[in-house]
Amino acid sequence: MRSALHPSPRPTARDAIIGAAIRLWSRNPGATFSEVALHAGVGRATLHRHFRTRDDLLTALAEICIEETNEAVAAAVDRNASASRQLRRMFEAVIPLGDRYHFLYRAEIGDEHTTAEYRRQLDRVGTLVGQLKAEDAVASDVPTAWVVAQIDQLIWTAWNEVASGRVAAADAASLATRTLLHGLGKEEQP
Amino acid sequence: MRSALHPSPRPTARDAIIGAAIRLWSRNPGATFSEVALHAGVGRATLHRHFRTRDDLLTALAEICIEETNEAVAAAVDRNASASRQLRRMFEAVIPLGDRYHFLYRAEIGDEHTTAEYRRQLDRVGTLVGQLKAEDAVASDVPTAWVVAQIDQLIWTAWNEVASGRVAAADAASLATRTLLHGLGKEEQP
DNA sequence: ATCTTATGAGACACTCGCGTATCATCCGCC
DNA sequence: GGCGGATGATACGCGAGTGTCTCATAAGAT
Repeated sequence: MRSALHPSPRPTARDAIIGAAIRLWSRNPGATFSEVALHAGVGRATLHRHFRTRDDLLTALAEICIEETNEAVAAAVDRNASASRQLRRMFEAVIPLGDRYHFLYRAEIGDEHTTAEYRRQLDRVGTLVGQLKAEDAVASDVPTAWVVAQIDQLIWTAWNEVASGRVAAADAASLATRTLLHGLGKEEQP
Repeated sequence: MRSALHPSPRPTARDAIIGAAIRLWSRNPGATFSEVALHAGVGRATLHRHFRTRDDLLTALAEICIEETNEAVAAAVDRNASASRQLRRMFEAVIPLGDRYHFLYRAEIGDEHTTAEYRRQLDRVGTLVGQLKAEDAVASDVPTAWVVAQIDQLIWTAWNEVASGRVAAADAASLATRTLLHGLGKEEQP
C-alpha cells in the first residue's frame, strides 16, 4: 500500500509508458515491449516493474480507454435529451478518442473484468438503440444488434478516415450520425 | 508451367491446406503454421513444400480471395443496370464470401502485386460510388472516401453479424444496402 | 549527510515459431 | 516388379520476444 505522501511511484514514468504505448501501438499493434520502453524513454526493466507482462499493460490501457470513454460520454450526453440527440453527442464525444484507442479494436484482451466492462458499454448502446426505436428515430424492424454493430463500426471508420486525412475531423460526428439515421442517399436529409 | 499430364501436384493436398488455413485463420488469425498443417492433415514439411513461408501462404490466400471476389462480382453485376442496383447485387455477391475471407481484413499483406490488386478493387468501388452520385442515389456532398469506407465496413459487419447468428444471412445484403443508402431511420424507406 | 527508492543497463534463461534438412515410406505409373 | 515423385515424421539450428535477476547509480526525502 502506498502512503498518501507518495501518491504513486513517479507518476511521470507510468504516464510516459502509457503515452508511448498508446502512440506506438496505434501505429504498430505488434510493437515490442522493448520498443515501448525505448519510446517511453525508460529501461525495459522499469517497464516490467510498472506492468509485469505485456498483457498487463494492454489490459491497463483497455481499462483506461473504457474509463475515459465512459467519462466523455457521461459529460457530453444529457440523459433528458432525445435519443437521437444523445446519439449525436455520443459520436461527438467518442470519435475524438479514436486516435488514442483505436488500436484496441483488434486487441485480444483476456482479462475478464475488462471484457465485462466492455460488454456493459455495448449494452448501454443497446439501450440507447431501444430508445431510438421508441421515439421512431430508428425503424423497429431493424435488428438492434445490427444497429449496435453499425454504431461501433461507424466510430472506427470515422476515426480511420479522419486519421488518414480523407475526412475532416469536424465533419466526422455529423457524417456518422447522418449515415446511421438517414443513410447517404440524396433525398430527405435533415 | 505444369504439364497437362500432371495438372498440379496432388491438388488435394494444396486444396486441403488452403481450406484448413482459411478455416483456422478465420477463427484465430494468429494460428501457427504447425496448426495449419495439423488441421490440413498434412505434415508441416509438406506445407513448407507448397508454401515456403507463412507469408507466402497468406498472400496466396489473399490473391485467391481477390480473384474469387472479382469473379463473384462480375457474375452478379449487370453493368447496364442502375448503380444502386449494382451496389445491391455487389453486396449480395460479396457478403457470402465473408465467412471465408474476413480474416484477411486485418492481415498484413506485404506483397506488392496483391496490395495493388486490392487497391484496384477499392478504386472500382469508388467508380461505382461516382455513378451512385451521378444518378442521385448518393448525395454529392458526402466525401467519396467516406462512402467507400462505409461499403467496406458494411461488408465486414454484415459477415460478422451473420456469423454470430444475430442477423439472418438472407437479410444481410438488403440491410447493408438500406443502411448505406437510406440509413436506419424510420421515415421514408423504399 | 544519509538513507530510501526508483531507475538504467545489462546478462541470463526460457519459450515459441519458423525454415531447413534428412530419411524412410507410400502411391501412381511405366 | 521397379521407379520417381510426393509425403510424413523427425531433428536441428536460428532468431525474436519475454520475464527475471543483479548491481551500480541518480534523485528525493529526512
